[in-house]
Amino acid sequence: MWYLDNINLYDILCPPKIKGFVDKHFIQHNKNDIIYYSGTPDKKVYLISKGKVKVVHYSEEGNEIITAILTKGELFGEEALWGEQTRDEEAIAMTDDTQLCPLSVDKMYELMRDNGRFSLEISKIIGFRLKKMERRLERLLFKDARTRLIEFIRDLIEEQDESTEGKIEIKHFYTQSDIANLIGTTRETVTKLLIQFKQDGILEYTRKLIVIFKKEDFLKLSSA
Amino acid sequence: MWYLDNINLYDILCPPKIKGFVDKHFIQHNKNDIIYYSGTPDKKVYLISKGKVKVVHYSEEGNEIITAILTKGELFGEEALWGEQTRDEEAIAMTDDTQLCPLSVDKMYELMRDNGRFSLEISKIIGFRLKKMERRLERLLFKDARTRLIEFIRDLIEEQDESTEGKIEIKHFYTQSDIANLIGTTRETVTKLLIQFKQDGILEYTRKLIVIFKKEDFLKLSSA
DNA sequence: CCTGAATTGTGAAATAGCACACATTTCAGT
DNA sequence: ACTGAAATGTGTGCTATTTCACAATTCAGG
Repeated sequence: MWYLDNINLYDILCPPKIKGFVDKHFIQHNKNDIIYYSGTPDKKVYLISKGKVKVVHYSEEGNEIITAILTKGELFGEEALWGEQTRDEEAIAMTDDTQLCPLSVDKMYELMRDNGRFSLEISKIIGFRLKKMERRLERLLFKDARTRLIEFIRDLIEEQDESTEGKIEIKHFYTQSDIANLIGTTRETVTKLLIQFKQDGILEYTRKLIVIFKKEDFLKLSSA
Repeated sequence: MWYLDNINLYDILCPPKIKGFVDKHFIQHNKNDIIYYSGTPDKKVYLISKGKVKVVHYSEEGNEIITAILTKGELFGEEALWGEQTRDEEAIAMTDDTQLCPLSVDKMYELMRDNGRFSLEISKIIGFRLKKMERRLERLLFKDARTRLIEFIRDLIEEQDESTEGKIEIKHFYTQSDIANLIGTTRETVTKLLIQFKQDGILEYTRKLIVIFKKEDFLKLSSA
């Protein structure tokens, strides 16, 4: 069965036959580089091979909505595939040495036509983003800010933890404003909650680091 | 809306060559029929050819999250494509005479392998759902309940309005609880807001009907 | 090693919307 | 034409969160 395993896209893109499709192999970005601006034309899809990318949307009122934070193996700019001529969002590299593999829509079409497995992978990656979005929505609908913050930190743990027990140090790239934005509250509330957590002896933190004393305990924390 | 225009999955599914792939052509459901339950195995993807379908997810705490409301041309159950064995959500027909076209995952794979255009359509449909989700999230993050309700009604207008000016009658299938769930507030708040709107002479309503006196005015309403 | 910008910290006052607890209305099915 | 369930209406606290207005800290770049 050619479809089942959870292959990543690189296995598919790497065989010599297909390799020719990749533009310029890779492009590299540093932290805070803007990959594309809102309002500019760009008919490419980007596959992330290393680093982190933030996709941001601005509302009329000027609010910044962090649509997604994406990492290795994920894809963005897919709107170009269904005919969007100009971007209505901004993509920003969040880490130094972010490596992207840009694919023009035309090449994407060729790939999708010739390779059923590739097509499926693309659908799957988009479907995965949809699922993440649903989780975010669910939290926003039913949990209070404190719980949302806890679950956000839990996600961070999952992302980078090598199944350590006990003390964990989480390195991350988020400002408190970013966090507030992602979990749907104000920056001030995030600050206050973090300070509370610190006072309660649950965690310690500095700008780019969160230290959790006992992972087990933290995972057990719930609302109320 | 650019996205909806050229969704002609039927054009793709109809040619004789492919027609054979469709199981049993269509299945029909009546209002409130459950298409599949959470927790049951089902390796099919469903394409809606008529009617409305509600996809609902239940959280551990028993909260109901309306993940999506889908109509003609949209697709659900796509998780089966990436190997989910059992459903973790429930799909319910919202209208009488809801017609679905079920496609087993195996047939989907064949279709996707043989037909690049089909693959692209599938990605597009999922991408469209992602976009809808992003809009919903955006509103939840930055707008108050009143604004969210107004924008929800605006969506209803867009969905069914034949560009009439002045008075519009919106037929819909939502209970106030549904609306509350979709816009992220409580049923009581929806009730109170609707009554307010009525008192302010903005609209009139009964269970399944909302009447807006002046479309132009309604579209201009903003927060505050 | 300064300096200005970005980020984080803090407190008071105001409030939107929630939770709860019922009342009333509507409607579908027998 | 009844009847029970579902949907809608209404009032009263209450509290988590926002808003606003600054202060203090951190940090990157010249």
